[in-house]
Amino acid sequence: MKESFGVRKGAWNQFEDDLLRDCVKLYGEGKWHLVPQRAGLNRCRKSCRLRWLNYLKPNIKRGDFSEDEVDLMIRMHKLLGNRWSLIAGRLPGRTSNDVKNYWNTYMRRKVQSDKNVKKQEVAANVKPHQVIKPIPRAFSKPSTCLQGKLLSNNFIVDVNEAAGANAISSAVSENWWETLLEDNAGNIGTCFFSGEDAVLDFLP
DNA sequence: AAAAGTTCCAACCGCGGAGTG
DNA sequence: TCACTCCGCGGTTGGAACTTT
Repeated sequence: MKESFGVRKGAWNQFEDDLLRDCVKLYGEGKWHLVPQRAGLNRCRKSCRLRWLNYLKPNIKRGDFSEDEVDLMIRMHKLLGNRWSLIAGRLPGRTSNDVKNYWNTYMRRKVQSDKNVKKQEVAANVKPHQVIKPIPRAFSKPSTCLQGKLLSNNFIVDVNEAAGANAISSAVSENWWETLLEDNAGNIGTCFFSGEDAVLDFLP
């Protein structure tokens, strides 16, 4: 166990866990800078927050990822890249740390094993991996959308302007990005690993 | 049985964004 | 506008647990 400037580091013990749990129960989440003092813990705020989010928080799911979870993780990773917190947000009970660790271990290994099998296919058939990320937009004019009014329920998004890809239609909703997982017919695709750079493809 | 190597997860670190005065 | 603080995120590391030799 290490200490720097009197702040404890390293693994947490049961007593510290209890103090932190009681503190959050009493005051709620947030105000992490106050937590060490309130809980009587000799830990930095970051350490407290991390311990709570990754271990102590109720409803955290332990154990292996199910097939469904892995499948969803793969899809989300294709869409978002290494946005672990966003991916974890779609996996109830899983933390960003869990997702990240899982990806860095199981998936890396899977990619390695698939590498030899798919190498030639990829070279011949698969386009370079593209990660679609939300792109901040600047509005040249004041938009009614931004004033709390929707222009329409439908709008057109060109997801790949540079490559000249087909534009897709999408519906405006609170979780608009969920529809990015679907193909044009609204079906969720099947994806698989195929080689060199962990290229993922969707098969309708 | 024990040493060496590997895996896996909890925890730490540094950075960037948001909020505030 | 700037400086500062706090929060949250992703990358990385340390070390316990497990496996292999």
